[in-house]
Amino acid sequence: MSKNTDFVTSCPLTKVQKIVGGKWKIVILWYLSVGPKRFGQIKRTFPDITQAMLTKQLRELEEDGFVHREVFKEIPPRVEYSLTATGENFVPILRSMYDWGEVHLAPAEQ
Amino acid sequence: MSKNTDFVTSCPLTKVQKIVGGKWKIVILWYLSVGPKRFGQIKRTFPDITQAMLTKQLRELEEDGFVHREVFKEIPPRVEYSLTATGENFVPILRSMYDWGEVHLAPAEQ
DNA sequence: CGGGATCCGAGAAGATACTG
DNA sequence: CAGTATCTTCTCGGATCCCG
Repeated sequence: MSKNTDFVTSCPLTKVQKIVGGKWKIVILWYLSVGPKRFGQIKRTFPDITQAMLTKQLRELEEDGFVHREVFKEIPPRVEYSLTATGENFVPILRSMYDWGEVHLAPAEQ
Repeated sequence: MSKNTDFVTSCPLTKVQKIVGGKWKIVILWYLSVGPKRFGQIKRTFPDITQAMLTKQLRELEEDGFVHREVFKEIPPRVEYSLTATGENFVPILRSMYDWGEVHLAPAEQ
């Protein structure tokens, strides 16, 4: 606010990018957009993410208010992740990005 | 294509994120959406980007077909950056992200 | 089962100096 | 003016081991 270059960091675009800029964030959100998922389900869906990374990204998404984490006190433990209202509101943007990518990025390019 | 986990890397969302995932990419695109800009203009607009980083990000955006680079053979040299048709097509998504951020991310949070 | 804690390498990002 | 070339720093993401 004091420095006049802060219009960059205060730009909504910058904030959004910081939140969903993680390597796996948007695909996780995309996956959760079809319904709540258990930790193991997500992990099996994205085998290339390590548990540690998956936990980290989910926690960050939780802190940013995109994802809700529900712990069921059972044996064995069970944890479900779902989108919050904020997260749901972001899905249309993901969808438009998805559609845009399909149209403008040739599958076999690069 | 061979491994069944490639649906992740082949996901349009993943591709889009790779392209605009750079720290400054989307704000640069956002800035260019108002019209062609010279290198020096961009640099002065974002003083926190080093020349090297700015050059790199612009070249990557150029390689990905989002930005057009026009070199004028003058003394002193002059280089103008502008959005390609693809880049222009992406602007509405930036705009929706911008609007979404304004609504859902409180200015004073965190 | 769903993590936490720690260590580590690669690549992103920053600082600085030089050039056509 | 608009870069290039290094060098350094730092953050992200990955691997591994341990825990309730």
